[in-house]
Order: sequence, then C-alpha cells, then structure tokens
Amino acid sequence: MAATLHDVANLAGVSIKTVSNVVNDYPHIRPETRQKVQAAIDELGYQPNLSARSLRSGRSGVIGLVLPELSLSYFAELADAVIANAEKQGVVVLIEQTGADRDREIAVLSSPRMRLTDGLIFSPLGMSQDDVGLLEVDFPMVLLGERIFGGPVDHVTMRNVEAAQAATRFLIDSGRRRIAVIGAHEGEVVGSAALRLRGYRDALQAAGIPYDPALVSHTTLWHRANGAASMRELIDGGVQFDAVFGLNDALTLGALRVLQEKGMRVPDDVAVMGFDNIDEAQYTVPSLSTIDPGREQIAERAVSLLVQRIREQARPSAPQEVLIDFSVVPRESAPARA
Amino acid sequence: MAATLHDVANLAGVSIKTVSNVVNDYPHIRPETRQKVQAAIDELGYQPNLSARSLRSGRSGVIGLVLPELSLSYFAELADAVIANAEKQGVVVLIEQTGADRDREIAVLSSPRMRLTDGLIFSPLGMSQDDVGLLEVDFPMVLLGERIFGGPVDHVTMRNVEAAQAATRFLIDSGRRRIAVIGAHEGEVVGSAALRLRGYRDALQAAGIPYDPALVSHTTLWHRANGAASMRELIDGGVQFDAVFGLNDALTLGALRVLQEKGMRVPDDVAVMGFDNIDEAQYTVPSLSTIDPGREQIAERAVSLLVQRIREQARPSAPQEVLIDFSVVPRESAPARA
DNA sequence: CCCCTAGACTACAACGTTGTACTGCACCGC
DNA sequence: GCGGTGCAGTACAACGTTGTAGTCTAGGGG
Repeated sequence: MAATLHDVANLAGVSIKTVSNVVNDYPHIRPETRQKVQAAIDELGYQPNLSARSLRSGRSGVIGLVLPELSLSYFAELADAVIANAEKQGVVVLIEQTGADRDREIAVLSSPRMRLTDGLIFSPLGMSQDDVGLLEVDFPMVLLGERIFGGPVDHVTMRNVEAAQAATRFLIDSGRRRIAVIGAHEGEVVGSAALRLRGYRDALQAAGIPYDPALVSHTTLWHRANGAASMRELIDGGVQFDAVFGLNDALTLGALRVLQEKGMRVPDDVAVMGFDNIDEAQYTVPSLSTIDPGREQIAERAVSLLVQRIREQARPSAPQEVLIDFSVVPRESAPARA
Repeated sequence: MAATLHDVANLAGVSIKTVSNVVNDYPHIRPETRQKVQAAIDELGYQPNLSARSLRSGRSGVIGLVLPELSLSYFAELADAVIANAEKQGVVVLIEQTGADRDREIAVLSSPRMRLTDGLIFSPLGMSQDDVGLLEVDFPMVLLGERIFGGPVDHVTMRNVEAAQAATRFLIDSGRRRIAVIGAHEGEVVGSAALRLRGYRDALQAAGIPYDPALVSHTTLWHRANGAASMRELIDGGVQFDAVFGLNDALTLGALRVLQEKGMRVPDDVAVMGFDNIDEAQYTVPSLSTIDPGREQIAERAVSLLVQRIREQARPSAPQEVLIDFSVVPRESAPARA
C-alpha cells in the first residue's frame, strides 16, 4: 500500500497539512520541521497521489498530444521533441492517434478520454477550415499544422507557401523547368498540400514558367507507398519532367525509390526535393534535398505556449499565431547548381 | 464550469448515486429513470471527472509506455501499435522517453510523474541483467526487449538468437562467406546486440565458417549515423566482406548508404541484411532484406497482458514469458539466391 | 503593559466520484 | 399472513489532496 500524507504526518508527528506544505515548498516552515518531515517522507517512500492532487487542484500535469499517426516519421520526430520539451516544463504527455480521420479528430476534442489532461496540442489532418468553430473548447489548446487558420486558439505553424516557393525556386535556379509535384490534394484551399502547391505555382509564375496540371499528381495520404504509386503513374503516363517536388519527405522517398527502379538517374535526369527533413533523408541514396520546417522550434513553442495558457487560464489573452522559420537543405538529390 | 454528477442529479430529480449507476451501466435501473437521467446528462453535456473517478476507484485508465526514443523508427512504429491496441482496450497511453539511459530508465520506475498510470509497458535499453531486482515494483508492468530475462514481471520478447541465426543462414545460403556485423556491443552478454551476435556466431558455426572478429564492428547507439560511421571504419580499415548483417534496420540503412557512397554494388558485391522491418526498409534503394520481429503482435500481447494484470491485480499469477514469432523478409539488398 | 503583526502550524471542508449499507416495495411460496 | 427474495433507489462515508480560516506563540512598537 502506498504511503499517504497521513502516514507521513503520523510518523513525523505533525499535521497532514504541514507535510503537504513541505512537499509543495511552502516557505514558512522551520528548518528542523522540514527536516523531520523530509526524513519521514524518505523513510516511507512517500509519493503524492496525482489523482487526488489533480482532483483538488484541477491540474493533472498531463498534456495531450493529438496527431495522425506515429508511424509517419515527421510526427514521430515531432512527438519526440514535444515530449522532451514537456519534460523540461515538468509535464507529461499523453498521445492519441487519429489516423488523419476528421471524425476521430473531432471526437477527441470532446472525448472524456482526454479529460484528465490540462490542455491539448492538436495536430489535425482531416478537419478543414470549415471546422474552425469546433476549436471553441473550454480547455487550453495549441493548434499545429495548416488545416485551419484564424481559429480561437494559439497556432504554431510554418510559412508553407514561402517554403514551397523556396524549394521550387531552388529547383528552377538549378536549371529545371518541368517540375512534377507529388501529393497534391484535389480541390483543397487550405492545408499543407494546398499551401505548398500554391508556393510551387508562385515560384513558377515568378520565373515565367507556365503551370502544367499534367505534372501535378494527387494523393490523399502522404505515406511512402502513395509517393511510390504516384510516381509510377506519372512515369507510366508518359509525363516528361526533369525534377520532382514531393510535398513531404515520406512521399518523396517513395517516389525516389520508383524513379531509380525505372532507371532514371537522380539528380542527373531528375532532381528531387522533399519537405520535412526527417532524419532518414540524410541517409537515403541519393540523400534527399528538402525543406527543414524547424520541427524542434515548433515543439518548443507549442509546449511553452500551452503551459503558459494553462498557468494563466483565469485571464485568457488573444490567441497567438506563431510562424516558425524554415530553411532549404540541399543534398545530393538536388544539388545547388545542375 | 463542467457539470458534475450533482448537477445532473438535480436536473433529473434523482440521487447522485443513481446518476453514477446510469453512467456505469449498473443493471437495476428502471428504463424510464435511465432515460430521464440520460436526458439530463445530454442536456448538461456531463463528462465524468477522471481524476475523481481515479481517486475513488484507484484506476485511471492510463497506461505508461516507456521507451528510448520516438525518433527511432522501430519505437515509433511500436508506439503506434501500442496506442492502437490500447484504444481497443479502452485505455489511453502516456509516453516517456529515456534516451536509452540507464539512470533515466531506473528513475522512471520510481517517478511520481508516472504515478497516475495503472501500469507500465517498459522497454529499457540501458539497464542490464544485473538490474533485474529493480523490476520488483508494486504496480503492474510488462517488460519488452532483451535486456533483462527471468525478471519478476511479464515479458514479451522475440527469439533474437534464432532470428539472427536465420538472417545469417539466409546470407550463407545465398553464397556469402565473409559476413560483417554492424552494431555489436562490447562485452555484452544479454541484450539485443549480444543475442543477435550469438545467433550470427551459431549460424557461422553450423555452416563451418570460422568467426573473424575483424568483421564485427561495435557501436553503442543504433542510429543511422552510427551505422554509417561503422561501415566507413570497416571499409577504410581494409576489411574484406561480401555481406553485412546490421543488428537493426536504422544502423543497416546508414551502412547501406555508405556502401554505395564507396562504390560497392548491393547486392552484387555486398549483400545486406537488417533487423526490425521498419516501414522505410521497403522503399530504400535497394530495398532492404530484414527480419520481421512481429511488432504488431508484440504490441498486442503487451497491452493485453498489462490490461489483464491490472484487472486481476488482487491475485497475481506467475509472470509470463511470451515469445513472438519472427520471419525473414527477403528483398533486393539480399535476394534469396546470389 | 497591551496591542499588533508575522511566523509556524493546524483543523476542517471541500474537489467529484464510487463502494457499502441501507430503505422501501412488490412479489413469491407455503 | 408471514418470512424471504430481488429490484429500484438512496444516504453516507470514504479516496488523498489542498485552500481557507483559524490558533498560538514570539517579538516589536507605542
């Protein structure tokens, strides 16, 4: 049976509240009392009961992280960074997966399963701008990603349009003219796919290159398998291109694999550029040029914003929109100059 | 302000306990009472307070998953599977990372941060057989991995020796004779590295091939970067080999990359075999032959064992050792016959 | 010498649930 | 008509903590 404040109080010969005060570093305690209590705590191996503390204080010290899937390297690395930052702030992380399914994302927001968290870091992929109203929740929340903008909550995201534009310009600057895109989402207006596609088009336009829809391949999921399939379709469809811009790294690596299966040389015949800079991108053959979205900073900002919100819960201030800087990472698959 | 049982009881005109009974599906309730209560619940949007429930019942519905790092694809995919299985069982997962550091692993076992979990799935990499005593904890726990055997808790693991032996035999059968190993741990007796190395040696011996220590490269961490570095050392050291057995996929992919940088053809000059079957292994160039350790089954068994232990906590039965089946997955980097 | 303040500590009542023990009541069999 | 049984519902006391209000003592100022 785990020891309680009661047991410690008995052993130390003080009141239960004094023990509580010692545990919580209340200042007005005589050093000798503190020592006596501490000795009793050590002897009994007392550990505070977090459920009780949480019931009484309304804080559990747990934050929720809601994301599509840990199997997607980007989210795994993001989760890693979130957990590491949470630890620094003294909170612990509960992870829920939604499989990028809109209904499940919405369900999580009102689910009792998440009720014991103090707040949520929420990274939707299925919800869209129309669902912005659903973000009106009565607990602190930080939104990630680019599915929804201008919501009632803090939002940490990156300059998707600019980053995709930079990636595309990078390919153009190295002499490419027919740049295929992998991972577009039909009819999407907002969201990573739409924003990154917009950046691509902006870059083309700026360079005076006409936009050719035949170069743009669509796929809903952003897994390696989808990138591979899209690339097969492009090639088998006889589309000619001298570069590929994959809207995320996983897609791009699937595509990279197929390019080589089909006997195309990378980067000689086709330059390849991804987006996310997952760890894996450094070790593929050829290594993958990509966009570094500042994942570590995203995690750091998201956690500290959330923790701050939880602390100030009484007097909420206006929601913040935080934009994280990106950078272009040139590697072998698309060297700086052709 | 969130509604409580009290509010619902008032609105429905019944006692608070009756509401509790409705929420908990207590059988002896008149249908009309149930309906009345349900209506009140819906109207107020009542959600049970999990801290209170947990304080009263001693169960939080949260399990902890302790692993080295989510950035390691194997653990990310494992976590994915654990969370998915936990959801099926109606529990939620809190993840803690230890960075494979022994001290942090030990700390987690007695940390109050984990105090609100009902039990732990614990996957150590830093602790060793000598630490077996530390697994004597007063909460349900399922151990994963191959650092510690014969402990006082349930253990889900795989046949490492046999799997590594199968992998090595596979290479031998395809005509390879000088098989390098990447990722060995100096002086280790138990643990993935030691067990897999033992399987390697067993297979060599069975085939009458002498063991050559020069072929075995050591590295503590199992990241892509370490695999790459080891491979560079081997090659630069002038060691001759016609196959590589990487003790996990990440290492192996790092090595695969360096092999190709150095102009060696895979599998023509060097056959390459990994271990873990992470998703990525299908899409590399060449695709990676590897061992599938049955990750999904490991997760499924671990979660259901833990949930079962939590339920039966009163009368604990003897700890179980569960061995999961593996399979050899031949791909391009090491085809079935040379 | 008395009042006031601050420090060190304590008693008590919550927080929102659920387990236990209980009260009625209707129905059954003899 | 009486005791037993099973159903429907309730009252009350926990679970372990912390916030609030309080007591008591010592010390300082007037």
